Amino acid sequence: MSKSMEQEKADANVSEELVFRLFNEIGIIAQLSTTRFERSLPYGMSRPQFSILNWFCRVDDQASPGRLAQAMEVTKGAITNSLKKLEAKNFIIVSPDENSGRQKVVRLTPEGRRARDEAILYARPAFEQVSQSLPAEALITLMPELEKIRKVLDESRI
Amino acid sequence: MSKSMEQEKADANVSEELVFRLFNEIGIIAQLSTTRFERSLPYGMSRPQFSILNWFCRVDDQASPGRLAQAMEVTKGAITNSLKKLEAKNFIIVSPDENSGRQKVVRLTPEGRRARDEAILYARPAFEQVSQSLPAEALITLMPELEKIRKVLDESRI
DNA sequence: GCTAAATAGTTTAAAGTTAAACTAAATTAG
DNA sequence: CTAATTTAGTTTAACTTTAAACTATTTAGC
Repeated sequence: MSKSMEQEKADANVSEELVFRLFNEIGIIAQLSTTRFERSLPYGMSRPQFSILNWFCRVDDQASPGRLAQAMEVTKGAITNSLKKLEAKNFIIVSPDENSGRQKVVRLTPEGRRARDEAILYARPAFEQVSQSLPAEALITLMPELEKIRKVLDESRI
Repeated sequence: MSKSMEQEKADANVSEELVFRLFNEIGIIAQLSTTRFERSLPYGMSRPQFSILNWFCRVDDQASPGRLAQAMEVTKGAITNSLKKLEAKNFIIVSPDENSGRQKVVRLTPEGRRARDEAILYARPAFEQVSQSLPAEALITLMPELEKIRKVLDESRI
């Protein structure tokens, strides 16, 4: 084995070890921040419920339950459950799909959009300490990198 | 209100919105990557179980269940459950604390350490695509920033 | 010292998740 | 066109987690 090949192998290992540490770090941050966020949610909303509302605000204004299940990476059963809760709170409307008798169409209500905005507002205090301790420039450079990572994960789903 | 004060307020809002988007992005990445990772785990190991083994390899060689609960940010009940599973697999040893009759001491076994290393090894294929798509330099610059964020969250736990 | 309060870990009930079975509807193939 | 397959969503059983109640120890205060 040539020197350069050995080096190449070493690089690959370093990179994979790095990827692992990266996801480990991201996992810890996600747990710490979602715990914090979840406690600040209004209307007895859970994080999965908020995620669905947030998805409608960020991605599309309607979707089938199946599409939501894929987007959230949870089972269809979990979505059935969450949609029931959100519907009971009048945050979404679930109607039959006109083009397909086995599908349903889920839409955000104005109340749902307001609840999502409120949730974000109420979460501020919980994150104030963070936004004060971290310079905005650092976060601004971080975001595109994270988006790139998400895209790679998203596009290479197993 | 002076112009500079208005600007300051605007900056704060931008920063908080940014913090929110950051944690949102991190949450999505965490979910995508842990789903992927979890599927690759050997020995019927769950992610929480792996996290405990990994903690022993990274932080300390022994701990009380309570300390683990704090470190993992789960309830004591969840730890009781996870420790039972890990003990049944001979990955940890739980013994009474000599210095305190109400505490216990948890330690990794050699099998536990091996299982953790194997878990990381088996996870490689699942992350190869990612480590190939992302330049190592980008990850190297990312890590210290993420560590900083984690530290801030960790030190300002509510 | 002895009682009251605090702490460590377990247990339990309620809630949420998953995988698999199930129902109903749409698509495909012959 | 009809039967078989696939697809969308719900239901169910098993499992995990949480919060709170509970047991057992330790610490503090008097």
